Amino acid sequence: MTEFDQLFKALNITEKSLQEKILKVGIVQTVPKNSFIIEQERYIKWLALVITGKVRVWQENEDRQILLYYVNPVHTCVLSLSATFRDCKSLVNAKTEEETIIVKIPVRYVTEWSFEYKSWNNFTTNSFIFSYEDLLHSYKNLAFSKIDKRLLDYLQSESKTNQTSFINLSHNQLAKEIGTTREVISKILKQFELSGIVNLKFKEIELL
Amino acid sequence: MTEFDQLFKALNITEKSLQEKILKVGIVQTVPKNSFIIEQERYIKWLALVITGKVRVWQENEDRQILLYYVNPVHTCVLSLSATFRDCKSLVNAKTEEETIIVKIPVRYVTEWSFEYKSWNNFTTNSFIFSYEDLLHSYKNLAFSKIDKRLLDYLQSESKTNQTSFINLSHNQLAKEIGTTREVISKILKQFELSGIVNLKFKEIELL
DNA sequence: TCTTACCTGTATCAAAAGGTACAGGTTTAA
DNA sequence: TTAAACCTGTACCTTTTGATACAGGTAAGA
Repeated sequence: MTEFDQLFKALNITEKSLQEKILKVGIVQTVPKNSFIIEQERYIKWLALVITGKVRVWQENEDRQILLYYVNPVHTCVLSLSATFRDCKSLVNAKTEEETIIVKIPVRYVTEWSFEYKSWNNFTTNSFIFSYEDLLHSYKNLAFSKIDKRLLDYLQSESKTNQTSFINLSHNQLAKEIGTTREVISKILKQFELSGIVNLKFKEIELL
Repeated sequence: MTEFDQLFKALNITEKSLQEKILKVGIVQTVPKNSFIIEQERYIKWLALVITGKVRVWQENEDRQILLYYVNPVHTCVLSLSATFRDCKSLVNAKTEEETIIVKIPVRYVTEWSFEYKSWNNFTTNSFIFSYEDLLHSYKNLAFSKIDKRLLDYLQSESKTNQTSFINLSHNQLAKEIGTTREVISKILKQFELSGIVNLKFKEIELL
């Protein structure tokens, strides 16, 4: 199964003529680990769809970062999507966390197809909806939850998505997900350990 | 000019057949000040479009609130929009701040039309895009800015949208916009006054 | 007029989060 | 094997934010 077939299947693209167009203008690209897909303040020329791998999308300040979301197979970064509808600079950064295969579509087709093909329309609409709700959820968390709660939520959701109770991230990496500093994470993790919620090892956190 | 005409004009709806459909299924409703349009955890049956007036959309916890956005003429609440695409409970509250005239469209048509009519498609897509970017902006602010900065930003943007340097809100109301408590707002405003940034009167803040 | 509800200012204390500093562990690659 | 880069733990202090409490002002309606 080619990358395109995977794409068609995942997005439910059954229209033959759309498939042909995608085959014609889409570009399959293998992006090595830790490469930037988008950088804050730069223009977006392609819509990138992740076929395999994982892309981290975040925002940053001078000295802090905060995670927005991960793009997993087979999804797209909603912000490139949004950017494709109007020529503008990216508000975020996106970087591969593993070797990642993407399909790139030039932005001009994205809008066109969304009115022409039902499946493409569904894809774009759903991307917006789910991303919006996801961001809304993060916003609420940020507004109302203390850091310890947010950290625990993060660990639990990591554990769940990776099907393992071991989380292999440094305190520094966690700080950049949550939007705080390393020391704060270390302190809270230590409290968690004393409360019997986790086991701490070097670069490894076990959820109990 | 009827409410519908205003709607057609604002959303650039030129297709005659869509206009007819909207006239047929749309309902014009005058909602008094301080009425709920949507409540958290309740199902959404209509897409509401604000023709005149103002609707506040927020999230709340047990004891706190935080503003999401205002819906002004002629826009819609993106969250009702998102909800119309999939049957689900509302994640937010929406309440009129003034007497407000809305046009209600039953949810089932919203999706249908978005594929059938270019103008409607643009409307829904643009709503998603702008709302997403707006929320993203708020998220970044919340993550990286202290309360004083956020308060000042809020005051300045209020002043700008209302074309006046006087903001007639109580400290309590401000606290609910920013997501903090009244005392914190009072303290910061007092600092602002000492720094010569504002003048404080009863229920009135003048930006200098 | 009086009551009631809401508004503002402020002092004090407590908790949450961040900054600085340092000691020592682990990994990697030269 | 050694240096460099990164990791963890922790102590101490500061700033930010929140909670509690109280005094007194303002507005609106009975």
